[in-house]
Amino acid sequence: MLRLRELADHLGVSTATVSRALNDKPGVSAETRRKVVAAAQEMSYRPNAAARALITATTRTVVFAVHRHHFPLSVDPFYPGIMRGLEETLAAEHYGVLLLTLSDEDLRAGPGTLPVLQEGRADALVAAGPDIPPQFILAAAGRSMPVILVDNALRETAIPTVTADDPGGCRDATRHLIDIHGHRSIALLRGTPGWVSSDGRADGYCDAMKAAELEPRVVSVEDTTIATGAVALIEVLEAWPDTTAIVAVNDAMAIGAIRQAAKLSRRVPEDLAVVGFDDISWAALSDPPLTTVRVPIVQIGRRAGRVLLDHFEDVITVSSRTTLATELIVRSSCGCDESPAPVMNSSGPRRHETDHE
Amino acid sequence: MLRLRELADHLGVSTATVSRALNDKPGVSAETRRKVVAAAQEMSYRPNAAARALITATTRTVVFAVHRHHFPLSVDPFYPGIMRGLEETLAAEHYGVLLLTLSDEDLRAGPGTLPVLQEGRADALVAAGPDIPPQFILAAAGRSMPVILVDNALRETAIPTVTADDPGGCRDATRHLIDIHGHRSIALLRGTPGWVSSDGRADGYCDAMKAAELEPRVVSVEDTTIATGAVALIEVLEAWPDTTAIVAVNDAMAIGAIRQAAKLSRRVPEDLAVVGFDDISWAALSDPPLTTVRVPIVQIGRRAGRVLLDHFEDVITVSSRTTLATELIVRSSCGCDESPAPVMNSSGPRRHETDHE
DNA sequence: CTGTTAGCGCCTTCAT
DNA sequence: ATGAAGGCGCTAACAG
Repeated sequence: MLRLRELADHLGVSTATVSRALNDKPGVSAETRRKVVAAAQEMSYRPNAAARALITATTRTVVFAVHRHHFPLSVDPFYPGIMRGLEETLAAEHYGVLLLTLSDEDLRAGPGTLPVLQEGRADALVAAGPDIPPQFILAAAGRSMPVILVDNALRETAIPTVTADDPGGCRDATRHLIDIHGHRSIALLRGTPGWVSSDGRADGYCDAMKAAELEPRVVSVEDTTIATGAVALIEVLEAWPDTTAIVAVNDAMAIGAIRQAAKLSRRVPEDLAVVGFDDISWAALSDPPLTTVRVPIVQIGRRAGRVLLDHFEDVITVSSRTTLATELIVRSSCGCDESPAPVMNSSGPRRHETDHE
Repeated sequence: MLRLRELADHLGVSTATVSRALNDKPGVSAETRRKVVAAAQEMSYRPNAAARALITATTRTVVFAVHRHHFPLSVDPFYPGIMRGLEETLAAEHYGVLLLTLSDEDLRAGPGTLPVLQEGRADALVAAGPDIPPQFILAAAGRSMPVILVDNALRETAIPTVTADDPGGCRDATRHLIDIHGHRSIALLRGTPGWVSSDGRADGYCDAMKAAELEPRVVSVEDTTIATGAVALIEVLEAWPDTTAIVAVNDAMAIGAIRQAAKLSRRVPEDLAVVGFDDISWAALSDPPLTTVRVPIVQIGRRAGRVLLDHFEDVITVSSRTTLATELIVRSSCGCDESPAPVMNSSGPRRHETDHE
């Protein structure tokens, strides 16, 4: 590998000059700077990361930490999507992203025991998901390493945050059922309280119901899966048999509810309208196609990357809590006609993947 | 952060002694070694990664490279799962995993233009997926950086490889249709040739058919999605109307075929048996539940990690091509009775996730 | 067995 | 505007 020294010798200047030129530091004539930059480009010189890290005490690396169980093995690649967005924007500035999957044991032991975080290998930590405990996050933030949260938030902290507009999205979905389809008896299917995005979605539902002067009907179950969605629907219909519409806090529960409705011989959407949340790949392919709220997964990662980049470039930020807009995707489980047949390309990239911020 | 120097001062020994003790190098008495290790543990000392990298010229970091389009946005988190397995086993040895998502442009320009690979930030490259072009891989291997392929292979190269037993899996699935269900007219739905795993699966199908002295019936389509699965089924039934069973090279195509069969009023599995490949999360939840071949996704990553670890520890390996066993998951789309009702926990970790190698 | 010394590749004062 | 020299934290030769 080409060293700075060799590049300097080649040009007949000192290493200091080359370093200054390449790092946009003052003290080099425009002429020499041009020459140096050209030569570096030409010989495809790249500074050794270790040497640079040693002296600057910055690594140009960010750790993306996620609960091990939530990384790949969920219904939809939610966190991998965020990670990809993060990598995309950071890579453009020559930053790297290190994956760190956290076991329950890691979470209990705290960040102090994790080699990657202890060896000074990263400049910042992106903690993804609501199942990283606050004490872990606070401990990490206390180690003088910038921390940023995605799909999570901590009250009464200055820790930067990037989330989707969960309340807004769920409000939109609920309103759609009320305003467009005239439903008055709408129930919410949710998991147990405590997770930020889940709570936010419930809030959005309640807001919309109250604004329309309707009584909220909420059923909480242990988990937010297809199985619990089915169970929750049964509970709803026992408690409020006249329910005509369902808002589920995620697509898995919505699909579970739809399946259960079929077993109970209730037609969707004629007898029971259902809307979900997330817009996982399978939402469009369920029967009937699921009306849901799209979460801008990749954009969450991109935005987190931008926040970090700003931070690294000393853009002073007192506090930073970004919430990204969601989008109501109207298909037919709400009672609407699905106008254009959906393109069922489920393995290629989605069309909306580009970030138009 | 605690420095080696401070630890040495604290113990009243030289830095060299501490270094030797901590790195299991000879030249330290058992007694001092014990003391040093204890103190390091006690004060939770960890060597600075940059300093160590600078002198040892190794970074304890591995790059996981994937095509950007295949990272999160496919039907199932295949590559994220591999990455997680990789991270799991490497983290145990204090190695880190850097994500690198490759755009088409990156692939064209080659590894020489990628900062992460040029700055000496990694000791090895894991290239995932068949859509990283051979020339890219060869160029990377030529840069004196160890390269290992997962879910891909290159003929006539010594590049180590970890793949699933695609031919074996598809042979098993085909045999199941022949031996258990007595089918004689079985068609294969596949994508265009060229991708290693896809080709391997097709080979397995053909082997099983020939072994049973049956005529292969193969339909190739552009892509392997739900949409193309439907199209492929139509083609099959046009060419061979008496077809009674379908083998699809992945679950998406299988599900597409099942949906198309419903539209054509063919019952699955009574009129048409269908088996898939991959065992994506939704396979168990399709209607009818899909019989398929499970690919040990996380284990592929773990094994790749092991191969690298061996390599780093100077275990000399002339060549290394690992293929991991697949498992036929019998549900009901093949005509079997699905005995126990499936647990529909689709968002939690799967039960079989543990690696029992 | 242990300590001293030098240097990995780069950035950054300090001179010039 | 440029060059020389020192040091980031660690390991690896060399002495003792």
